Amino acid sequence: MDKTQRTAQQAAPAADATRQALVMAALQLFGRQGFDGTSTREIAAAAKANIGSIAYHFGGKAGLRLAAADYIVETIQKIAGQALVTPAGSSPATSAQAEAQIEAAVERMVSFMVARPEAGEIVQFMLRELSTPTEALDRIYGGVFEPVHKRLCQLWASATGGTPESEVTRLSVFMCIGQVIYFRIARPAVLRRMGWADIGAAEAAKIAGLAKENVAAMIAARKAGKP
Amino acid sequence: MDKTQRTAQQAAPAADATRQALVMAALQLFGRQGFDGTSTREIAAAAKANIGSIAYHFGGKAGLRLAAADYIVETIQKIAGQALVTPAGSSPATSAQAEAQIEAAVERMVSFMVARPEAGEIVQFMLRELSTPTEALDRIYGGVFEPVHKRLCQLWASATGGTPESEVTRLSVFMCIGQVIYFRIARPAVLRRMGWADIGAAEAAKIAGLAKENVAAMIAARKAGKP
DNA sequence: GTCTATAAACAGATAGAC
DNA sequence: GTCTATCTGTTTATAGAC
Repeated sequence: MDKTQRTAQQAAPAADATRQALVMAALQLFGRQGFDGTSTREIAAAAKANIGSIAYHFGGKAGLRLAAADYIVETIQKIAGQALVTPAGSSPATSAQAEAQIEAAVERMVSFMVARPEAGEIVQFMLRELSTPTEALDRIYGGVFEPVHKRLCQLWASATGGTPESEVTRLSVFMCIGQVIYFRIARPAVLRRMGWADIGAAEAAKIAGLAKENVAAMIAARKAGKP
Repeated sequence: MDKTQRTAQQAAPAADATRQALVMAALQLFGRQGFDGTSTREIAAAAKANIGSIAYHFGGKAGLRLAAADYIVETIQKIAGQALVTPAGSSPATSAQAEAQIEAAVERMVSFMVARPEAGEIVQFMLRELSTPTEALDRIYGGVFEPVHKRLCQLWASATGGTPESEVTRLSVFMCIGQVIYFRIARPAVLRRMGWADIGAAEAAKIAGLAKENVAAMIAARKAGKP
């Protein structure tokens, strides 16, 4: 209780904490209610900060959206991390290894969408940017979409014997992702139709198992088509 | 130019036209910008009506959203029409026929998402309801999601020899839909990654072709798994 | 039924005290 | 850096003329 007393010329240590709290609150609320559906007052209240601090730290509401996008990119890159970088010089030795890596990625994708508590808001935020693109989408595309997709294309090509950047490969990877992400996007419809109360670990396992079987079938079909 | 002179006790013939124009404008604007991102003034201007007419016809902005949802249900049921009703008494004779019907449905799904000019707004509207469910989602779920999914489950069961309402069947159909719908959801990301300026007839054909191959592969895998 | 004027609440941005 | 008070514009809903 002596917040005003601190070393001069030095930024308050609480500044970064406030900044961070605002970004987290914005990410959650923008994800849940959308950008237009969320007021700056709401964000400030959730972050236990005052309204003025948004203008001070981010210049305005739009700046907060950009900061949230940057946070998403950092978070995903931290999680996906080494899975995204191409092992220099060497592709996976066998097509079976590549296929196993794709299936592992599918598994991770499903559990990220479900297990991680903050994943829901992140995915929702990204979906909203896709339906109403702003500058924030540019950052998310460059930092998340493109690297993930490119890496999967490399693996897909190794698994099927195709070319990494061919049209068929790129489209196939989109379909591979789509069949999984749809469970997050259409979550309310899935819950009703399946009679589930939630998508927890048990449900995620069922989804992942089936998705991996599908991926295996898709790869086998592609391999057969172009031997 | 004598709008006030008409048979007494009778509603103006233009009333339904105004109503209809408001619903169409709302559907487009809610789809493009979201519910919160759209003002009633904007809707009224697009429909060439006045702001007051929204309260008069629909009770308020929320009522307009419900009316838009009802319009979507009617439209889809008109298009999907006979494809949705189960042929009384008889399932498709062979599994090959069932598979062909599923592939035809995939084909229709892709071209609906792309060719139809109004489809974009309809899909966008539904996606927004999924991410922020309101009473409008209840109507869309009951009128569109559930009947379409149930019908596909029947076909899927016929094609694979499985049970229509089994968990695996229901999940498989969701994945089947997801791999296609993702091209609408992640449209901006797809366009950038593919280097496409638009998803027109040519691009849709490529997507549909690949999606149908995937469906065939998925069905084959399921058949092999449970002979 | 249509349209205008207005009310009451709320938005984001900002200036200035501390 | 934090926080409050306030400015300016916009929102939905409504009352009432035509």
